[in-house]
Amino acid sequence: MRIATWNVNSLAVRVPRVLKWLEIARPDVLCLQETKLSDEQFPRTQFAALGYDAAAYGAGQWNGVALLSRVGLSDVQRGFAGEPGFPEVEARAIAARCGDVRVWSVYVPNGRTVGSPHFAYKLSWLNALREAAASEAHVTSQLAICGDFNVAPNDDDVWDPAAFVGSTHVTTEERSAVAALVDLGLVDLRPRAFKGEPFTYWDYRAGNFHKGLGMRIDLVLISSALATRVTDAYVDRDTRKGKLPSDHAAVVVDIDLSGADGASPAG
DNA sequence: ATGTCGTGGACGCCACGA
Repeated sequence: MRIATWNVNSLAVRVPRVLKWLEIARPDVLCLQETKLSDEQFPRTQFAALGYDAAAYGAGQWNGVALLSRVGLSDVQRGFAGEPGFPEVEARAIAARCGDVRVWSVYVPNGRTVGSPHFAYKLSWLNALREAAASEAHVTSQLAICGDFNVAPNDDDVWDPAAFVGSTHVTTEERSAVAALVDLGLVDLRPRAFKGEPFTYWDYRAGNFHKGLGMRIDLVLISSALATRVTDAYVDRDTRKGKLPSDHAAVVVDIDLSGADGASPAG
């Protein structure tokens, strides 16, 4: 099974790129973030033409998450119990059963600046996500939580830790909140490095992409039992190139589910 | 380091968010 996650920074603008990429990479499941589309606006027929079912959760303009799957899409859940808002709950999490894996697509609040109300919201949102994930039946066997976490888990997940002192995405509080989620029995899959860099996001400004000034903030947290079956994990940097890219690249993970517990006979 | 994009409202620019 190939699972991918991609913050597309407006799906309305990115549909042509996403369609093209689906044909090239052929993921079984694609987790999308920052669709910025209402459910009514979601271009599901264009994805259906490529064999993908879609489940979308969005209010338009900001945020918005979705799941595309060509291996089944059932038990769709929008948001989660205990999810905090700002002050209203935002469209930041959607889950579904895809094949035999419970897949979440999440867009963690940015946090803006350390100590701001948005920062407190980010931490409480991550804590609530952990609580919700802990109640998932298959947390240690068949679960993948994918998306834009807006947290770089380790110092080498940013181009220069010294440049981030005092910034969001790297604080002990944010990293601890992600670590607590991982500690439920998940693995933070580290994609293959490119020239030593594992980055998934590069600011549009200042030519950061071409200078290699990126961050690894798009994560695939996967059940430890599934992690042992991962055959490859990489950042598709081509998705960040060319005209009108998102500022995030797609992250791709391949899992060999043959013979896995709960796997369907067809694989 | 703050150079670029995206959104939408009142416009051919500005404020805001990332």
